[in-house]
Parts: sequence; C-alpha cells; structure tokens
Amino acid sequence: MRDVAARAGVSPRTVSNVVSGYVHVSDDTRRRVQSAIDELRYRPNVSAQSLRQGRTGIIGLAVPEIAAPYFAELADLVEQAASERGVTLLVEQTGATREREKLVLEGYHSNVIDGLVLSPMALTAADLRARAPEIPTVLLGERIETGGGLLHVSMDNVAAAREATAHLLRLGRRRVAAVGADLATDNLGPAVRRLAGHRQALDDAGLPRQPELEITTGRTGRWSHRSAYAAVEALLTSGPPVDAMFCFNDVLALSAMRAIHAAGLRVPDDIAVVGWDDIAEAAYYTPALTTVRPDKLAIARTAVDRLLALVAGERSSEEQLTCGYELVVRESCGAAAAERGGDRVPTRDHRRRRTSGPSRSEDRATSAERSPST
Amino acid sequence: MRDVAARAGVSPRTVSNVVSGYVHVSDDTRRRVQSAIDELRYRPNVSAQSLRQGRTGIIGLAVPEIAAPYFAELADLVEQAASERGVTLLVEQTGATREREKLVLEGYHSNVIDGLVLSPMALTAADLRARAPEIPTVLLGERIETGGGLLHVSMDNVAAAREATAHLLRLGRRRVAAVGADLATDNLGPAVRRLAGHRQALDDAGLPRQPELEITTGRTGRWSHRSAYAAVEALLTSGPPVDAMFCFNDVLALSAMRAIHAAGLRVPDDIAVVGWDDIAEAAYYTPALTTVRPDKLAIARTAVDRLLALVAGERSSEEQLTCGYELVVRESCGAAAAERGGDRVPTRDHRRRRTSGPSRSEDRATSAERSPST
DNA sequence: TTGAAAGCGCTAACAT
DNA sequence: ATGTTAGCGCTTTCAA
Repeated sequence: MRDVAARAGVSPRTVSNVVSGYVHVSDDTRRRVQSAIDELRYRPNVSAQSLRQGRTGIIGLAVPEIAAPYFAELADLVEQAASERGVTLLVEQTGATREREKLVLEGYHSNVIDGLVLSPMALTAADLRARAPEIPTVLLGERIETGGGLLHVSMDNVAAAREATAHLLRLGRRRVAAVGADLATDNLGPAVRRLAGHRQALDDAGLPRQPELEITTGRTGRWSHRSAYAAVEALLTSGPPVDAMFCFNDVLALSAMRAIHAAGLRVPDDIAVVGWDDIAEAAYYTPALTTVRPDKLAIARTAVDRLLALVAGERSSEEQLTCGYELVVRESCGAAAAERGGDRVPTRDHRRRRTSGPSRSEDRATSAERSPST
Repeated sequence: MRDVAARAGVSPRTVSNVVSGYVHVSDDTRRRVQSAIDELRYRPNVSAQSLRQGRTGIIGLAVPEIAAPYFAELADLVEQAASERGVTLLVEQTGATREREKLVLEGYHSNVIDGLVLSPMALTAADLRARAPEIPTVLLGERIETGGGLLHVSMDNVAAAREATAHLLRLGRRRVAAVGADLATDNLGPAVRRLAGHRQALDDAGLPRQPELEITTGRTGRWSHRSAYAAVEALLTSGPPVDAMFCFNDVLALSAMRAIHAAGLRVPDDIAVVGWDDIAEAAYYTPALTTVRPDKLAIARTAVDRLLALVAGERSSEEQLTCGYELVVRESCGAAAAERGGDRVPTRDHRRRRTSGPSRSEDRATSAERSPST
C-alpha cells in the first residue's frame, strides 16, 4: 500500500480512501491511485483490514451435513446471496450433534466470521438461552419458544405437513405413515412440527391418531438412506398395514420407495409417497416425487439480509420470519394419474400453490401461503 | 491477551506460547495461564495472528457447484480432512465457467486463504500456464499436458471408463451410448478422458466407433438433470437404436433412467445403464445404479495433505497423484440379476474391486487398480 | 481534500 | 523458561 501511495504521489490515507470507495477524492487523484494499484497488482490485505475494523467480511453457515441434498442446495443459495452482497461464506458441519452445534453457537469461529446462520437440530431451547451473545446469529428453522432472543427464518412446517397428509387423505388413503418422526434426537429440528401438522390433518379428517404409524428412522445416521430403508422395511414386513407414507424429507422418501419396491409393492398403486424439500433429483425419480417445496431462495436471501443487518449493528429481537412453500404434486402420490391422465414429463410440475416471499408471522394470515388449497 | 498475561502473572509471550502449544513452558505456568484463559473466556484473534504470520489457517475449495451431489460429498470429505488437520475450509463456486475459474486461480481470495484446491472444468492448459504463481494450488482432475507445474489429484478416468463400457459389452450389449460427452465446454474436466476410455473398450471388443451414440448434454446446465433428460429423450425418439447407456455421472444416469421409463422402455431389460460417482443416492434408486465409484476419501485427504505441504513450503512440481476406484455392480446394468439371481438389498453391493489408496502415476502399474477385472 | 501518526492483537527476534 | 520490543498492513482520528 505504501508502494502504491509512493507511486501515485499520495499518502496511504488516500489510497485507503480510493480502495474503500470514499467520496471525497478528486477524480484526478483517484485515477492516479487506481492506475498505480493496477500496475502494482495491489490487493488489500484482508487480515490487516479485519484487525483494524474488527470485521472479516466472512459469514458462517452451519448445517448438519453439507452432503445432504437439501443443505447442499441451501448452501449454494446462501453462498450466492452472500456473494451478491459482497461477503464470503464459510460453511461448517455440525453433524446434527448437540455438542458441535453448541460449539458453533458459542463462537467457535467467532474470530473468523462476522455473523452466523445456524441450522440447529439437536440444540435445546436452554442452550439458546445460555449462550453468550458473542456474535450476530440467525437461526434456520421455526421457533419453539426458545427465549433466546434470536431471529428465526423458516417456513410454516405445521401447515405444510398438514397439507401433505390432507392431500393423501383426500386421495382416499387411510393408513398414512409419518416417516422421520425422530423426536428423541430432534429438539430444534423440524420433526416435531411436521409430525404435529400430520396429526392435525388426521384430526381434521376425523381419523384417530395412529402412533404405530409414526416411524422413527433411528438414532444413528439421522434421516439417512440406510436407516430410513431399514425402518420402512421393518414396517412393511412386521408392522401394521399402510397405504401411504408422508416422509419428512426426500432422502427418506427415496429410501422408502426403494424399500416398498423391494417388498414387491408398487408406488403409488399400493403405497403413495410424499416427500419434503423438493431436491433437484425429486422430479427425476421414477415415479417422480410429490413433495413439499420450501422457498429455499427466500430462506437463503432473508437469512443473509437479516444477518448482515445484525452485523451492521441492528438490534436483535426474537422474531419469526416465515417464507412460503408449495406442495408439488407429481406421480408418487397417485394424484397426477388420477386427476390429469398421467402427465409424465418431469419438467412440467403440477403446482398447487405459488411460492410467496417471506412474511412476518404477524401478518401471515393475509399472505399467499394461507390460502386454502384447491 | 494482555489481560490473560496480567491475571496469570506472566508476559504476553508466555500466553502466546501456551496457546500455540509451545514446548518449553513449565507445567505450573501452563496451568496458571490456561485457567486465566478459561476464566476470561479468552480467544486468540485470528486476524491478528494472520497479519503477523502471513497465514490465515483457511484453505479454499473451488468446485463448479456445491449442490451437485458429487461435489457436495467431496466438499464434505475435504472439510473433514481439513478440520482434522486444524485448518478451516472455504468453499467457492465457479459455475464451471472459465471466467470464474480463472478468477479463483488468479487469487480472488488470495488474502483470505493460504492455499487452494481447484476442480477445473472450463479452464484451458494455457490458463494454467499463464497464471501468476500466487498461491499454493492443487488441481482435482487428471493432467492433460498442462505444463502449469501444478499437482494433480485424480483417478484413472480412462481405465475406469474402459472398464464400465467393457462391462456392458460383456453383458451382451452392443449399442452403448456415451452420455455426457460434452467436449466443447469441458477442457480440463473429465469428459474427454471418459470418452477416450469408452472408445478404447469398443476397440478392445473389435467394435466400430459409434459417433452417433456419443451424446452431448448441452451447453447450458452442464451435466444437469434437465439437459440430460432432453438429450436422452431425443436419442430415444429420433436417434439410432440403443441397448445400453454409459452415463458420465450419476445425475445423468438418473435422468437417463427416467427418460427411458418415459419412453415406455425398461431398465435394465431394454436398456442397461451405468453411472459414475456412486453418490449416496445411487444405491437407493430403483433399479439400483451400477456405477463407477472413485475413492473420494483418498482424493480429499490426498489433496488436503499435499496442499498443506505446499503451504508449509514444499516446492511444487507438475505431478499426477492417482487414487483408486471400483465398479460397483448393482441392478441397472442387468448383471446382478443375471449372475446372482437378483439380490435387491441395496446395502449389499457387489464389488468388483477394492478401493486402493493414492499412488504415484509412476508406479501405477503395480497398484491394485491396474489388476484386470474379474 | 489530503497528510501524519497511532494502534488494532499478535508473534518472533533478541535478551536475560 | 520467560520478559521486552518491534512491526505485520491497514484505518482512522487529528491536523492542515
């Protein structure tokens, strides 16, 4: 930087002003400095900037596992959102373990990152309350009375789950398994609320609760292919009868469909399947997967925007930001064939509702995602 | 740090020694300092460390798209390898565009990261040669006479592709399409070599080249579901007859299987399919996918280890490090049913070869991956 | 609008 | 085995 200053015949102060886009620099000076920068291929030293300013220009995203399709897609979108706003994203993996989630929350990388987007699974509300408020943090997922004073960005899991199961019931299914109801390992994760929505749909239809159809996919390998396959296999071989499965994500749904096939049954004829996430592959499975599609783009952008506002000094308050979703009806639920005569082109989805942008929970009732489904 | 030093009754120097694990500190002093650190919740400032040492403890991984399953899995493994070695990973996306790959190579984040693992696709050998040798770099993928003086970590794409197609030919298939032969957009990417291996297998079998079966999946959305689906659909509706497809990755294979189904044909009965990558989903597709499984763990560890060696000052030389692979035979190629009577449990793979660790190209001939397949 | 100088928190050379 | 001190590259008061 000193070299640049010398070459341009100005002080380091002026170079700094030019680099940071300060206004009060004469056009002539700016040009001279800029050409000196170009000739010397000068790059500001980020560490020095950080040391001086107390900011790194890096934000963190902590997810259970980057290789899980949903989180891979989310990381992609968050990275793009961050990049558009001129900050760099650092992705961390927690393995959905409470220990590592706590570590991240307590500021494991607090000196590297200016802020954190955390997708908690095993964390408890008490952990959230106990945390030292070190670093600006936004939580992905719905608030369940945490009291941690943190901002939550999510979708309405209860409503969407309710709609998914209602969709299956409407198609005449009566024995709907809920696959992924791993309440023991899932504290702040989505299982609790998805199961709640599922139960509501049964209530709405005047059907009894069916605890024997609330399927846990195992402690280890949470929501993994292997554990889901084993759980569904067990259900089919030694469990009660089933005519539909509402799987709490698409990974579970894929494994379930495979287990159903292995048992000599067909999807959707014998057992209808609905998933959650609408990962890129879902439209290309055979049969194509009917699934709940969260508005991932809105979630990513909202989380980043709000986090950057916090980093810039905005006061944090416990608040819930709700993004939209839609139930994408394809083949695995059996509706498309029945209603429309079997459109099999996966690029033309049957959409039951439009995606809406994020909205505050306070005025959710007026937003698109509350309109009754057709 | 000064506070810690004061509280422990030592100098900052000693605190620094304790933090960095320096040897010559008496146990007593170490204990005192450590408790002061704990009481004050002291965390060393990474920016200051970086500024002083000229290192950040962060390495970068640049991939085309983090949401692509193979790269998501790879990022996971690289992150773990980095984490085990005490460094933090920063993932960047290039979109497989030459422009952004060049940007990364030229040190876009050179002040944030100490080194770079780059998975180039659109980059040319000339780009590699032209780069200013700013920052320690390891390339993922096979060298094709780059002359850039960089270390390459990869697998033997030609041999594996040859084996994949040979496997299909051995099963009696004669019209094997190569799906993903996108030579125009793929300079340093794997398409060229996989196609070469495919052609070799045809040669080996005494069959003529079949250029009309070398399928490009389109310029936009390189190796995407959508473009692959469209390409395969076109092949089936208006192309020459086909009885097998060797797809250059599993995403293509999934899309191909869907297009085959949509055309009213069956896998593997009418058309056998082989993929590449063995992504986590592959074993759970129906039919389960036969696919080439690169030793991702070895690739990740090797790349990180070698990069850290470079960061530590080791001289770089153009060299090729080759990791192992295996052809995982499941259902989509039709071999399992024919040979074994239809084992359908996806967790029990039929492995044709064992994974081998990385080996230098010089002694590849003696490593496990060169043994003839059974 | 620009210059001079202090200091962010840490580490390493030099001392003791 | 530990203390002292200079300085990494930048931003930012304070002056001019």
